[in-house]
Amino acid sequence: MSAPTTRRRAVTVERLLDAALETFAETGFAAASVEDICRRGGFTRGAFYSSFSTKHELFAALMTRETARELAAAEQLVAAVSGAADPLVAAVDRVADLLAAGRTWTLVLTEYQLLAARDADAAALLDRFAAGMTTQVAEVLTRAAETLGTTLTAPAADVAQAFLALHHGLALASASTPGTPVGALERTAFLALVRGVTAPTP
Amino acid sequence: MSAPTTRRRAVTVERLLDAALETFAETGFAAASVEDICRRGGFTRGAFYSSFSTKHELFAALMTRETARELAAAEQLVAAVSGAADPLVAAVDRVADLLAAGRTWTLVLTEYQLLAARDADAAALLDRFAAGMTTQVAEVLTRAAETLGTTLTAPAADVAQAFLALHHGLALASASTPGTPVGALERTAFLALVRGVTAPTP
DNA sequence: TGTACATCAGTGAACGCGCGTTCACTGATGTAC
DNA sequence: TGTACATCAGTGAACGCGCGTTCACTGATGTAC
Repeated sequence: MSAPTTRRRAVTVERLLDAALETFAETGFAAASVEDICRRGGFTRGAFYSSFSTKHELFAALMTRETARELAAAEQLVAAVSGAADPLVAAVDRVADLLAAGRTWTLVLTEYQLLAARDADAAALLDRFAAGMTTQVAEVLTRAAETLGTTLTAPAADVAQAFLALHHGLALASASTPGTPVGALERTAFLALVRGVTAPTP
Repeated sequence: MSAPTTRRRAVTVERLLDAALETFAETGFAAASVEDICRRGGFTRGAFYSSFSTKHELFAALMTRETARELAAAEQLVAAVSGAADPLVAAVDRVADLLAAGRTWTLVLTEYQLLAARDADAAALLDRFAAGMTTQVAEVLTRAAETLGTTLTAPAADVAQAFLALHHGLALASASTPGTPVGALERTAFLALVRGVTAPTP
């Protein structure tokens, strides 16, 4: 892709990425056709190939944009919360909010994880994203523990990883089976996990 | 598919399912070609179409077989453990063993979850599988709690669902990014979750 | 046990569609004067 | 502000490959006597 030169081109790229996000969520990466994406974005296939050189490159560009957005949102949320007198429940809510991306994002992220199992570049991108999210969640947890006068009995990064995995597992289950609202379950599990991993500071 | 008539045919179907499992894990469902699967199984495409009528039907048959196997293994494990004097750590180990399927299974199951997000039949199959696994895990947890003289502070089924989600989240992360052995992390998180969800029986 | 026949599993060539990708072109955008 | 020109974004037709699926056939398996 490389940085688009013109403003017009930049707008086109954004529209194509928006269309790709929806299309990949609906159809899956491999099954989605370039034609589908372009039609949804209001373009012909030629437009696509004047901004991207392959379908894979589009997916990479999409994930670069989306993971950056997720991370930025996470950082903003953590910063906003910084220093507030946060009891345990509120911290859990914070983490839940942080991860409360929708079904679309869950499906596309999962699709990319599967791709990453076979593609080193995709794996590297995801790794950076996971590391960033882990850092943010660990930050929330550490702050909350300090404020509450408790101590984490496991490394904050490990606990953060567990939170992220738990969230993604629940999100995926809920996205793939109908009528599975897991919001309450997620909160319960998060609270249990925090409770299981904190102890009064000696 | 329907029940294969001949013994020979049954063997062929098994070989094709074995080949499909590996191929789907390596390449993904949509990107895997029928030719790839047949070649790996040592057949031509004609053989495939004399046992299955579409690629989708093959995937359904594969998941029917594999989920039944997983469930059977889970039930056997739970039965074997039944009545043993099990401390908390051993119970967690039990659940970990129960879920310790490999990378191949994680990838194929995830692929099917994505398919289930768009296909009601797939969703129904997965739902039954999830319900079965939840029951088994809940069984282990309930038994362990009794033996230890503790009480679960949340419904056993909910806790079981959380375990399953946590496991799948970690398994998927580890399958999709290189050099991520999460065994120790999984055990730690499981223990924390159990600790957070049990209390001494009053 | 051996031969004749019927059934059925698996072969491999053929078909045709849809897709990713290319390319010569048109019309829009922007710059120079 | 208006005209002439250059650049570049997006069009749409064309290509060719690979894939899912079909089908007429062959050779293996099994049954009857």
